[in-house]
Order: sequence, then C-alpha cells, then structure tokens
Amino acid sequence: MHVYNTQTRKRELFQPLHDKNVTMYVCGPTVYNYIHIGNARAFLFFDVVRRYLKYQGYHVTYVQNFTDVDDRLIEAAQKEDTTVKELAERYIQAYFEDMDALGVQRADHHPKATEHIDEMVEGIQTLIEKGYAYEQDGDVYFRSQSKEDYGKLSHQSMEELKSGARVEVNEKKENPLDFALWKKAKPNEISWDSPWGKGRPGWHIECSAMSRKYLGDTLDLHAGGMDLCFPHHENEIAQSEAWTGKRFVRYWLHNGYVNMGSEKMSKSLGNVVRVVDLRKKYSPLALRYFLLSTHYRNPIAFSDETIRQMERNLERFETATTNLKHRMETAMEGEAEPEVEERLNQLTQAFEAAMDDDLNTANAISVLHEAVKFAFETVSRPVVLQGSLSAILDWLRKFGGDIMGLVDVKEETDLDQEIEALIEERQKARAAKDFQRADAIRDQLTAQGIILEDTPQGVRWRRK
RNA sequence: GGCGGCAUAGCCAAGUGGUAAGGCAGAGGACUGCAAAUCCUUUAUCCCCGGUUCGAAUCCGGGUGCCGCCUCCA
Repeated sequence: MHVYNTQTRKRELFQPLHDKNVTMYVCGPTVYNYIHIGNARAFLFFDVVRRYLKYQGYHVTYVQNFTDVDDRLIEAAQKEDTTVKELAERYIQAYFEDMDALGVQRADHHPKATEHIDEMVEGIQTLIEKGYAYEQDGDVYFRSQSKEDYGKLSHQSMEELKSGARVEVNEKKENPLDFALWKKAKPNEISWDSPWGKGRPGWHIECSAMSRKYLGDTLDLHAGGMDLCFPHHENEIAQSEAWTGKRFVRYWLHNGYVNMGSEKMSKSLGNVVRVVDLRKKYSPLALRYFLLSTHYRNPIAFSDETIRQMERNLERFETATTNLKHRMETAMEGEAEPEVEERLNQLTQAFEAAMDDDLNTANAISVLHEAVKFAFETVSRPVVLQGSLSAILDWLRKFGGDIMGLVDVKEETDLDQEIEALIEERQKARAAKDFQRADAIRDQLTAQGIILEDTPQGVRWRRK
C-alpha cells in the first residue's frame, strides 16, 4: 500500500514500524458542540482506512482523543451556566450517536484530555528540564526556536511563519511562534494543580501525551483534517520529538475539507451542516457514499442535490443484493462455478489496487459497481448455481459492506400475511388476464412502499 | 508576502506520457400483458495560450478563475 505523506509530500510505501502491527492516531473532536459533516469526513474516512488495514491482515491499534477542556468549552459552559464536564459529556455522547448512525466503528481507545493531566504535566516538566520550554507567570510555553526543524510538516521556515504571523498580543512569550503547554487558570475556571500552579493543559500537548501513553513514542499513522496540519500537528511533532528524542510519526495523512459552495465549512465560520440534522434527512449509506465518493485529499462540495444523487447511486447496490437473494430461491444447488470465482478474484484485485493507491475510495466504489454489474449478469442467467450467487453476495458483503460500509445486506423479513395474500391474489388475477385487478393491487402495494417486480423466477419485491 | 491545492460530459467523479474508468440524469432499443428491475446503444475539442515529445488531461513556461494554510477549526 502506498500513502501520501504530508511531511515528505510524496507517495510512500506503507511499512509499519513493527511488521503487522499498526499504531494509528486520529485527532478527535473538541466536544463543545455537535460535529458537522466536515468533521465526520475525517472520522469516517480514517475508520475505513482502519478497516482496510485490518482486512490486509494488520493488527491495528486505533486511538482517537476527546478534547474535553479548552477555551471554547469553558466559554460554552459559562454561557449555558453548566460545568465543562457536563457539557463535554453531553457532546461526547452526541458524538458517539452521530458516529454510530454513520456506521463509524469505535476506536480502541477514546482518551479524554482531562483524564491524562498527569501524563501531560510529566511531559511538560521534561520539556522544561531539557530546555525546550519555559515557565512565565503560571503559563508554560514551548520554545519553538529550540527545534531547528520546526515547520517541517507544514513546510514553512521559522522566518516565513513569523513574517506571516499576525501581531502577537501575548507578551509572555519569548517568540510569537511559541505556544502554550500549560495555561494559568483564571478565577473560577476549571483547573488542575501543577508545579506551576493551578491551570490547564494547552491543546497540543494532550495529543502528544495521550498518543505516547497508548501507542508509544513513534506512531505509524497520524491523521486528521488538513486544517490541523498547522499549527496543531506541527506543534505535536516539535513537542513529542523534543520530549522523547525519537521520531514521532512515520506517515502523516490529512484529508481535504467539505466545502459549502466554494467556502470551507467550519464551526468558526458558522456555515456548518451538522450530522445530527443530516442523519434525520438522509440514509447513513448515502452520507457515507457522499463522503467516500471523492479521493480523501480532494475537497468535496456539500449540497443537498449531491447527496440526493448519492442516494440514487446506492440503489443499484440495494437492488443487486435483493435480486441475488431472490434468485437464490430458484437456483440449482451446487458450489460456486470456477468462472465466478475467477471473476470475483479479479474484482478483489481491482479493489485492492484502488485502495493500495493512496486509499482511492472513488475507484474502490467503481469496482463495487463492476461487482454489481456482474451480480445482475449472473442473476439473469437461465441456469445458475446457488454457490455462485452466495459467493457474489459474500463478496459484496465483504468489500462493499465490511470495508466500505456502503452495502447493507438486509436480513430476510417476513411480509405481513396481508401483503403476502395480496401478492398471491395478484398472481391469480394475472393468470386470469384480469390485469386491471392485478395493477390495482400493485399500485396499492406501491403506495405502501413495496415495489413488485415480475421475473421469470416469480414475483420479486423490495421496499422502496 | 510565503507555502500549497483545484479547474475532466447536464451532475458526481477517477485518471501523473500512449490517445478519456465508474455512477446519476437524458435519448433510443430489447425484455414485459403493462410496469419494474436488467441488458444494449448513445452524449467530452479534458479552463486558455505557448513549449518539450513520435505521442500530453497528464511534463515545462505563461495566463485566467476559484480555494486553503500561515490565527481557534476535521
């Protein structure tokens, strides 16, 4: 597998540090509000990456944090007259509800910043001892100039960053590019004890401390949205490598934005579309299809029209699985035919080739469509073996379902007796050439969301 | 000012040197009692201008338009 590494700006062969074990860290949400579709893109995509790595036989340890204390949380909690903890817990819950709805699997660890204060304090102390950080009136700052390679991820030199920086209002810093490791508490603000007095950790240090605790000094994959590249990830590298003296991350992956029109979507711009609202309106599969239909490093433009189109795209997947199952009932018993196995192997190779090429989900989806086409061809054959049909169904379940989460093979559900009776009655009417009656029954079922399809193998039905 | 990205059919979208994947929508046809599903056929001077090359959507130069980062943000 090759992945594009933001740090080297090159596609590189992916090789974990420890053969088949992969350590993976994705920056999670700051839980002061509901997440939006742009946030969801990162979490959904990297979950698919994790699934694919597992499929490839890797043992993946996946960590995603919650930033449950920071300025925005404090502000939001004050505004609502509640505690930071209560607010954070509420939105962590909401986060999981959104992710569950989208079919994003849980990480192996979801550490919270507030539960790792000791680790952060330890790291900050080490940085001070090594001369990488300094205390200033209860705050602690990282001395960015102490790392000569600062800027290596975002490819900016110290000078360039300085010249582009806005006027720095914080006079406590030695240098405008220094960043806070520890922030002194204001009166009545949530705080923890530390060698520098009461305060709370800076944003960046939490990822350094928590990733180190759960995954070790060097991570294989560290990922997130492009907006985290600078300063967040840049600062993480500086801190972590100063702290441990080791390389922090082997492969940096950053996904593109979800745009509103041509503008980026972000909480701070206030043009967000929240997942909690979206999922009431669209199927989770359509949202997944939308987010995976474009290569992860390219931007996606959000629009209702596009997602509606994705719903239609999805219909072929649904029809294919329905038709495969229906055909199974009349197919001959027997193992899958060699030609079918052969074709499925080809499709597997094509799927892997797409994903191995910097996780090209757009191409992987087109392979899914090829498989669907093959499914229809096979279903239409006058004679077909059950093994062949179930092999195709299993393939779709595996690649379209387990990895991409776009194919949902529904379990058999018995139709209401009433509906069964209607289908039966319609068949009798058709046999008697009473098409008026037959069509009336079909229309009645259509109104109930049941689509009837007459095939050489009998009546096939599906829910619209 | 520095760094970077994008521009492919009505729409979504792959494609980093060999002559434009896939899906949606549209049109025509097959199948059907009629439908539906399916199948077949059909739709692209790859933003513009130069250059390199036997050959470029793909490389180089120059434009135009849009966007991102340099500041909290997936």
